[in-house]
Amino acid sequence: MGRGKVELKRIENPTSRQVTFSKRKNGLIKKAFELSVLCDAEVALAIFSSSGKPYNFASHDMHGTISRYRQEIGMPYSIVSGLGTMETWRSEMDELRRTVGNLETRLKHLAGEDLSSLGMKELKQLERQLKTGVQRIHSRKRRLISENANVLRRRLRVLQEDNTHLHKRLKELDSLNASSSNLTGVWPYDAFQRIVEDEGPALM
Amino acid sequence: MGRGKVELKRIENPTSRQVTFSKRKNGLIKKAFELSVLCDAEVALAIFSSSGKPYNFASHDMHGTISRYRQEIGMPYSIVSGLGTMETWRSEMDELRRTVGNLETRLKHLAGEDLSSLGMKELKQLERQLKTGVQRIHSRKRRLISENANVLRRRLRVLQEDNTHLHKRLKELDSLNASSSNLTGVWPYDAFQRIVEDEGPALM
DNA sequence: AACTATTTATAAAT
DNA sequence: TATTTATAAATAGTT
Repeated sequence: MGRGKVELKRIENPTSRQVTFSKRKNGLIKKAFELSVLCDAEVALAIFSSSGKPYNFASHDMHGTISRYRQEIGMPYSIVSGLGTMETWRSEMDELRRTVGNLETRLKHLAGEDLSSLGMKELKQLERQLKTGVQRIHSRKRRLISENANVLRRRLRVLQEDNTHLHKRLKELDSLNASSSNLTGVWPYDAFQRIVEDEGPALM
Repeated sequence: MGRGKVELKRIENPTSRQVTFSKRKNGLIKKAFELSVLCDAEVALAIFSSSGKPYNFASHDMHGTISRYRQEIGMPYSIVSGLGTMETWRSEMDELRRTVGNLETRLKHLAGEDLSSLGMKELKQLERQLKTGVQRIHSRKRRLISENANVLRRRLRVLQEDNTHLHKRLKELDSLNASSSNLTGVWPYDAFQRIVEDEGPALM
C-alpha cells in the first residue's frame, strides 16, 4: 500500500523503521477499534516498539480481556506467580476479584436481576443473548432426544434379530422332537436379559 | 475498502457481522504480524468474537508481552500488610480462580455453549432460568416505556395548560382591543419554546 | 469461498 | 513530524 511493494522482513534503516512503526501502529489500533465496534467483539492489543515503549488498545477493558485470554488459552499462573513478589500476588488477586465482580454482574443481568442501570439498548442486547441461549438449548435437547431414539431403535433391532433367531431354533427343536414341548416357556429369556443388562443412561 | 463506505457502528445483520468479523479478524492479525516483523516490535493481540470465541496473536510470546503490559500500565502499587502468609494467599487465590471458573461455566451454559456435559434435567432448568430472565427483561422494558409515556403525558399536560392560559389571555386582549388583530400569529410560540427546551432523555 | 469495485492504508517524497 | 501522492492492500457487496 504505498509507492512500492514491501518485503516482509525487518526494515534495516532505523529512521524509516521508526516512521513505519508509528504509521502502522496507528493503523493497527484503528483497525482493532473498528473490529470491536463493527462486530461487537472484544479486542485487546499490546504493542512494544523495538525500543520498548508500550502502546495499547482495549475495546472493553484490558484486564478483563487479558484474563479471559489467560483463562481460554493455557494459563500457567504459576509462571507468573513463581517469580512473584507480593505485589504480583496482590495484583493477581485484584484482577481476579474484578473478574469475579464482572462475571457476577453479567450473570445477574442474564437472570433478569439488577437491570436498573441498563438502558433500552442494553436490554435489547441482553434479550437477544438469552433468546440465543434458549435456541441452543432447544437444539441440544432435540439432539439428546434423537440420540435416545436411536439407542432405542438399536436395541429394538437386536431384540428382533434375537427373536427371529430363537424362533428359528425353536422350530428346529420342535421338528427334532415334536413332543418335548415346554421349552416355549423359556425362549424369551435370553432377549430379556439383554435388555436388562444393557440399560442405557437415564434420560429426561 | 469495499463496495461502499461503512458506518462505524455495530453491524446489525448477524450474518454479515459474522462474515465481516472473520475477514477483519484475519486482516488485523496479518497486520499485527507485519508490524512485528517490519518494525521489530513486540505485539500481542487478543480477540473475542461476540459469541465469546477466542482468537489471538503474539509476535514473541503472549505471556511475556502481557506481563510487560502489566508492569507498564496496570499494577496498583500497594504495599501488602503482614497479615497474610503465602499459604493464605495461595488458597485464597485458588478459591477465587475456582469461583471464576464456575462463573464462566455458568455464563457459557446460559449462552447455550458447552452444553455437552448436561443432561435433560439440567437443560430444562437452564431453559427455565433463561425464560425467567427474558420475562424480567420484558417487564423492565415495559416499565421504561411506560415511564417514558408518563413523561410525555406530563409534558402534554403542561402544554395544554399553557395553551388554555394563552387562549384566555388572547381572548382578554381581543376584548380589550377588538381591532389590534395580528397577535394570533404569535400565541403558540411560548408553548413551542417549552417543548424545545425541556427535551427529555433519548429513549429506545 | 471467489470475485471486483471501491475504499483505506501507507511508502516514498516533500 | 505533518502533508501529499501514487500505489498496494483490504474489504463490502455480490455471485
